[in-house]
Amino acid sequence: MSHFGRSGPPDIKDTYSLLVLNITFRTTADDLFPLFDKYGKVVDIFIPRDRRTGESRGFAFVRYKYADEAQKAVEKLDGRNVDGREIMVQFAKYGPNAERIHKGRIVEALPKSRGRSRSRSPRPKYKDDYYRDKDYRRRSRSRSKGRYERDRYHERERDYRRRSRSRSMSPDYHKSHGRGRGYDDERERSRSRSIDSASDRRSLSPRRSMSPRKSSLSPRGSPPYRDESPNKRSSAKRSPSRSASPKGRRAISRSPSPRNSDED
DNA sequence: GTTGAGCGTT
Repeated sequence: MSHFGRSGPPDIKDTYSLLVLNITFRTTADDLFPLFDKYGKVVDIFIPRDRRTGESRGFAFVRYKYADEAQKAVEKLDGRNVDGREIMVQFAKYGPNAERIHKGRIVEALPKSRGRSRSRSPRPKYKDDYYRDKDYRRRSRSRSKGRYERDRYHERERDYRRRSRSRSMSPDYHKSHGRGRGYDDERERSRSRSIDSASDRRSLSPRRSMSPRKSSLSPRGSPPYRDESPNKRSSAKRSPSRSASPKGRRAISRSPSPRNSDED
């Protein structure tokens, strides 16, 4: 009775699938069954889980025998608090037996315009693509917010750096060294190339530029912004790079070769 | 022991 989906889909020819989202990662089909069964005849409940860890993915599929009951459950259970989490119940859009849903209402024809607009991308044709997409999405799933924050942080840091430099740096110094422009260009390129590594490293030690020892060695007469952080990084990065690849290699590296990326 | 905004399997 509670072995939903253990033996595969029983009969999906006359069932209506509901997608239950926002459920806790610990919620099981047995927990959802009584809830959904109260509003109609539940034929089957299936909770997709990760193949590697076997953990729930956070959503479930509830198959109703009748559409009216399913619709009722959507209206009744949508927004219901389950296990301390507000679940979202809606008609399944994709799947083996995707019903014709239109704005939560079952219609006879295919929906011309997606009311919920929850769709992300057209479903692939092959299962391989399915898993590939799923895997990719799952991997970045837990970093959706982190990525944004990181991006924002990166931007802010760049602005800060630039502003600080502009303020502290005087044209005289810029001219004196003469390589400010070239250095800047190189730095820009280097950062662009290894943005991930840079950001990660910076994340770990954002105040690396501030070194007490350096401060001691550099009195107020010397520019305080003179950190060898990028210099060192660049040197360290170039050292092995040059070692592994001669000068001529660099020219080849510039060639647009995606598969020949240095990351690989 | 954890996350999250998302569409499915024998």
